[in-house]
Amino acid sequence: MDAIPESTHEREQAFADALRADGLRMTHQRLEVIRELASATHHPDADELFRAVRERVPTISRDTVYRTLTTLAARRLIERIAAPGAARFDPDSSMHHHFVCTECGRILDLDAGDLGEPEVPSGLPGIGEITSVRLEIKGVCGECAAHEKVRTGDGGS
Amino acid sequence: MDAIPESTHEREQAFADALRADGLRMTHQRLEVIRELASATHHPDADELFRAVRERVPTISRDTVYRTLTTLAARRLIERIAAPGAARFDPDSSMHHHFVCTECGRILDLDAGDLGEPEVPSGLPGIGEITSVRLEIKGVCGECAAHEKVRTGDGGS
DNA sequence: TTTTTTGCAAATACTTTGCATAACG
DNA sequence: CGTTATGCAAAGTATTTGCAAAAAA
Repeated sequence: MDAIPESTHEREQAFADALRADGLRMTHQRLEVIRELASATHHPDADELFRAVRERVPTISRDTVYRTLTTLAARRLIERIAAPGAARFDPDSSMHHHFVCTECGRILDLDAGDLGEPEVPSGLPGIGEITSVRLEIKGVCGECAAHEKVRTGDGGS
Repeated sequence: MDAIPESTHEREQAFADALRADGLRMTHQRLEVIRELASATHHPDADELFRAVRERVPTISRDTVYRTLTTLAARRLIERIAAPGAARFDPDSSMHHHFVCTECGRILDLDAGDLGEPEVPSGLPGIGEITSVRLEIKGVCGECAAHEKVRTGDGGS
C-alpha cells in the first residue's frame, strides 16, 4: 500500500503480495489473471481477460476470472468500472481521467496532467469516505465516429 | 434544444415536444414514463420507473419502459448512466457532477457550482465528439457508511 | 491433511427482440 | 385506415452461487 508500482512486473508483484498478505492462496489461475491485468493498458472486461488467460491456462473457467476480479476489487487493488455492456477493470490506481465511448463502451485514459487534478471539498452532505475522484468524459471515440460517417454519409440533422 | 427547462413541468413538456417533433406518437405509457422521469430528483433505474408508472398505468410492461428510456437517451434528452447493478437515467442535462456509492449504487448530484466546471482541451487524441463532461466521485455514501459501522464495530485495519 | 479454490452447471438479474394486437394520428 | 407502439413471451448477455473434486500450504 506504499509505493505506486510503475512497471507491469512491479504491479503484478504488488497485486500478488497483497493477496498473499491476506492469507489467500496464489493459484496458477489467479496468478495468470493478475499477470494479464497488471499488463493491461486498456480497461478489459471479464470476458476479454478470460479469453486472454485461456491461451495460457486452457482449463480456466469464466467463474474463476470473475472471482479473482471481485477479490482484487474488494481490496481496491483494481477498480471496477460500471460500463455499457460489461463492467471493466482498471489496474491503474494513480490519478487519471476517463473518456467513455457511448457507442462501443471503450474507455480511454487521459492523464491527470493534461486536465489538472480536480479539487473536491471534504464533508459533502450525505457522503462518507471518498475512494476515487476522476473526470468522466463521454462521447464518441474516433473509431466509432469514423464508422458513423460511413453509415450516415455525413448528412445529419 | 434551446432553453434549459427548470421546472418539472417544463421538462416534461420539453421531452414530449422533442419526441413529437420527431414524429413519434405520444402514448399514454410514454407520457407517464416521461412524467415520472421529468420529476425524478434522483437517478432511477428502469425497474424503479416501471414500478412507479405502474401505479398509474397498471398494464404497462417493463419492455415499454426500457424502450421509452432508449428512445429518450438516443435523443440525448436523458443520459443513460452505467451503474453497478442496473443502468440509471439522469433527466438533468445541465452541468453537474456525480457521487457514486460503491456499496449501494446510489448516485448523488453535486452542483457544478460547488466544484467548478472542469476544462477539457478539444482535439484529444482518439476522441471524437464529446457529449458530457462530469466529475465522478466514488466512495461510500453516508447511509452505507453508517451500516458498515454497525456491522464491523469500527475496528477496521 | 486441512482449508481454500476451482470448474461445472444451474440460477439470477438486466435488457433486448419477434410477433400479433392495440392505439395513435 | 395506415403506421407505430405495446405487451407478451422468449432469448440473450452479464454475473453469481452451490457443490463435489482438485490444489495449495
